[in-house]
Amino acid sequence: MARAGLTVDRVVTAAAELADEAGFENVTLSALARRFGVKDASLYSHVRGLADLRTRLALHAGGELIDRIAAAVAGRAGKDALAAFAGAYRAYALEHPGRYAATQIRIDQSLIADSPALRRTAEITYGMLRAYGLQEPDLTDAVRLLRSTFHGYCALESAGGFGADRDVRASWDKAIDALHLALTHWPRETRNDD
Amino acid sequence: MARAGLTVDRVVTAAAELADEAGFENVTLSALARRFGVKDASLYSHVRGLADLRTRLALHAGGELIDRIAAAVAGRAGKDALAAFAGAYRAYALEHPGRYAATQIRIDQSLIADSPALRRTAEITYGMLRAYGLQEPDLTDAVRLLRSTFHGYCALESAGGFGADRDVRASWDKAIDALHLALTHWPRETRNDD
DNA sequence: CCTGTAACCTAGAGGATCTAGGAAACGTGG
DNA sequence: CCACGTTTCCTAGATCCTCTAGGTTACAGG
Repeated sequence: MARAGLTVDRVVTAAAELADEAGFENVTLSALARRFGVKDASLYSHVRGLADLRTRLALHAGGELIDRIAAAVAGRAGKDALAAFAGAYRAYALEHPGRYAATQIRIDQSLIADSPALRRTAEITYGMLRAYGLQEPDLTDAVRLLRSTFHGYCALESAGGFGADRDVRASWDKAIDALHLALTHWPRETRNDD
Repeated sequence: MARAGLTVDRVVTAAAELADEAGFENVTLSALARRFGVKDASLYSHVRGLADLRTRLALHAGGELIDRIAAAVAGRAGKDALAAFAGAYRAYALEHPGRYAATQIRIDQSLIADSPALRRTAEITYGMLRAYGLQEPDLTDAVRLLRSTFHGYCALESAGGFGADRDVRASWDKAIDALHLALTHWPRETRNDD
């Protein structure tokens, strides 16, 4: 009986394709095994189980995402870099909805620590913001605001959460303008002075 | 044999409790039936199936959420209203992680149209923003920015996505300051003039 | 060519969704 | 108060999924 030639990498790659085609929640070991023409029990030689597969997929997708972002941001600064970051982020989320959904799952804190992709994400984000002249803790606050907005927007958009007629891309550009404005005039004190 | 006295409402309410206790992805018909001391097939008299239960739960949670927000925002305006809105939103997400997760699922567009809760959410959000003097399409853009940021922040926070030491609540307050600033000085033209 | 290590298999337990059809509790009208 | 129809809940079973235990067989290195 000829072997299928499975590897952890091939399994995760196939899972990524399956996620985009069928949705992240439909990434199952059975479906994956079917795709390889193999019994589902065979996959347990390469992957510890469904949970393991999903976190591997999440880290895989996270790595792809940050690679795209890094390429887009390279050589840019200020608003230019912000727009490039945001553009790459949203493009990935729309192109690869299943993989993007994978990046949203909760991952064991111990795995996060030694994931190069996630550390790289932090570096690039902080690096981009350095042009705005923020100091800690404002820097961290700003990173959180950016991540939240990008993630929230893409999650809502890909979930069909934006019903109004207004062009979704135009709103996205406006959101980036607004974030840029907020970053350049970052509120220094948190007084309630409206 | 004494009946358990199930109703659609009781089933959905129990599902909400189960979601908060065990996580949204563990809201299953079997677990729910176990909780009522009933066979899982019995639930099909009240609910069409798992998908139906989940969307009912989503609408239920969405209604609760907007009720909280409406109560918090009532009688306030400007930054005060924004902070109240944001506070109620985040409090609900943290208090009821399972229910909040339910509000994030994709819902059939036809159901969205005739859901009072979702319509009310739009009304209240647009109403709150009217104080900033925005006109369409900026109004819709701003609504999308707010929703995205609130949702993204709460999703990341409850997923343990914020690793840095910085206080999560303090970052949230800063994010609201930043959004208020962005709303008061909303970028009128989308020129790339940095 | 032989031998050890993976890769892949069969078999089966356990738990989930969902359907079909039956029995018993309950409300209502005569 | 009782018969009837409706609703609630049941049993039985098909189908799909995860995961374990243990057995074969293909393949690579000596």
